[in-house]
Amino acid sequence: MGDEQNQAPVVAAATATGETEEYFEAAVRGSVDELLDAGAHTEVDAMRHSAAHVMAEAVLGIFPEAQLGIGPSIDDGFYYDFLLPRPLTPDDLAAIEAGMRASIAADHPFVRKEFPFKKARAFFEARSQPFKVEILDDLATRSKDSNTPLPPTSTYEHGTFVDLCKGPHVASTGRIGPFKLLSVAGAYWRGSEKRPMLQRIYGTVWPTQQELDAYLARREEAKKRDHRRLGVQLDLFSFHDVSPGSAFWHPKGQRLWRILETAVREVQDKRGYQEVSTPMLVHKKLWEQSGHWANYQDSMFVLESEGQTFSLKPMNCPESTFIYKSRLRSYRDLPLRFSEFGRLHRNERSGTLSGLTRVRHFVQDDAHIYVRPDQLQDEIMALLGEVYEIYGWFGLEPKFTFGTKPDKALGDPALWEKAESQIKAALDSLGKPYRLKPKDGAFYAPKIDIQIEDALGREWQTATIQVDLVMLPERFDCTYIDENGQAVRPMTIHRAIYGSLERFIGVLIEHFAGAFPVWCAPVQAVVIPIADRHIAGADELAALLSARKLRVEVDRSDNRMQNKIRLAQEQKVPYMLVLGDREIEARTVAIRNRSGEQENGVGWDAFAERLAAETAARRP
RNA sequence: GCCGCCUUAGCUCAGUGGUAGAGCAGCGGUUUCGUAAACCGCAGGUCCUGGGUUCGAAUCCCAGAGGCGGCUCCA
Repeated sequence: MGDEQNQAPVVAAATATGETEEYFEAAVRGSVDELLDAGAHTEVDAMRHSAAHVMAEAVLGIFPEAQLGIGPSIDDGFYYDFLLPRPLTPDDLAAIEAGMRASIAADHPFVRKEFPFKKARAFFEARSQPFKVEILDDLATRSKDSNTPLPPTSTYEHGTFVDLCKGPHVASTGRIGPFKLLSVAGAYWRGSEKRPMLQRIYGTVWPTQQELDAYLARREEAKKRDHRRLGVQLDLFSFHDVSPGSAFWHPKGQRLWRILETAVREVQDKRGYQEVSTPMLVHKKLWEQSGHWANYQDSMFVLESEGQTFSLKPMNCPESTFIYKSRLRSYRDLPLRFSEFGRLHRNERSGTLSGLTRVRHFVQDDAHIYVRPDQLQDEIMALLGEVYEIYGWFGLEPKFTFGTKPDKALGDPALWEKAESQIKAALDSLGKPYRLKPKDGAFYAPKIDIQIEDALGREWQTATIQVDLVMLPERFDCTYIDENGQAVRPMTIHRAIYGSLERFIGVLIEHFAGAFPVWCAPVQAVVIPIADRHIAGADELAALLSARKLRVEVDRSDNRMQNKIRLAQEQKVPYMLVLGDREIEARTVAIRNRSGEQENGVGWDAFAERLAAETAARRP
């Protein structure tokens, strides 16, 4: 991003000893480790952090009584949290921007100062900045607890503004590049629901105007790709207040859904899964046994009937054990792979709902695989292969994150160790780098989480592979009879490849900007008769394609051809098949694809053949 | 759930206390056209819901619902 001419030494202080904001950010995230490798600041980070200071200065100019929280740099920009006497309005943002411009024009130098702890504390107390005092007290407590001497406290000043800060900053406010304030949001102090809610102002800063413009353009592009917008435009689904957080699937959306479901079902059939289906309404005693009632009761939809308490299932796993245990299982039966497209309901808090990516009702392409311990590694490797096979259809490159045993884990540590080493061996055998997140496993299972990056570089959590040592095998007392006639515990693997179908479709919409690959596009081709007299021919061509299960529509409106093309383009239909006198005569078609490329005089059968081949190939 | 903002025709939006508007879509008519918008006309509204203030409310106030931007949460 940063261009070569901009390599002037804009960073005022590359190192600092006072632990303040970086420490505090890390503490907010609950990871003291992050403090130790806080990482090298880049120039643009310093610029963003400096912009946060300048913004705080401007806010104080308007609200002298404002109390300051923290103001770090973040990806693409910065924010600062404030406790203010009233909510901010868009006009306030404009005024704050104006204040910032004035400060930048004045080109105040950033000056670092160090103070003894007590003096710094007194300073911020005198300035009525209780949050800053709390940060300092927190540092003092921490230094006392760890028996390390309290380092001197550093501040950064520019003009009349002084902030508790570790730095680094740019040399002076004039070095701050083009910026824009973006939004105001609520944010709990220290990220805790029990603490006051502050007003957070987000902004973005870039070294050059071109980079700022490019960033803003990128945001606009992301908006255009927003699946909530495209879902309406492409007539895929809608949401209604009668069922918040649950999509209503329209015919085209449902068609896409079914294509994805059919494709993964085909893979499951090939790979030895057996599909099952379990009830949606389940007695609470099942959740008490699994442990979910204790932990997740608040996020379950609970119903009473005849004095009994039931819930809509928030997950499928426990129910698969009833099928497993419906008969004695032999070591020869394993692995047993039960797949299920389970409809789940989770009562997510209203404020967290968002389009298809955060819903209350969703379908998982779930499976529970019961294996002998000696089969675990092979099975994991097969699952990784499955992920590659399926994500390859969309040109998505899976990234793997290995989460290991958490502190509160249940079960035999030796078993954990064994399972983790087998997961590691399977991951290593891929020969691709993967991320390690120590202690990030579920309480019952080490896991591999799978993320994908979409066309805009955003990362999404989709698939998961969890090696369950405890919950299903032990809590539900699953066994099989081994070679010696002994009942022993299987291991279970929970896996989902799309994860939630809803979320996966949302990600696909944004990844492809609605222009789905030919194989899964809800409408693969629109036949466009140039005039009414060509409709009969269009119907004939469409029938020929439909007979091969290709998804085709005829535009029989009285629009002109240009408008029919425009509408098909807007619907991101892969092929527009234009039929006029010449084509009908020769039983050919003029093909226009959605990138605007044209090919004339293609025979009907030849096109059908081509489209059928493309569909079967499942290429991105 | 919490903070802020938003909700007007199917969609996108204008309308800041005095008789509800536009474009697109829809419907009717004319048009039958060669690669991203033919022309004319008609119809379409519980201005999110419920209270309140006012002679009068889409507009001001209160409560609720849904959505959006975040925070928190995410088996």
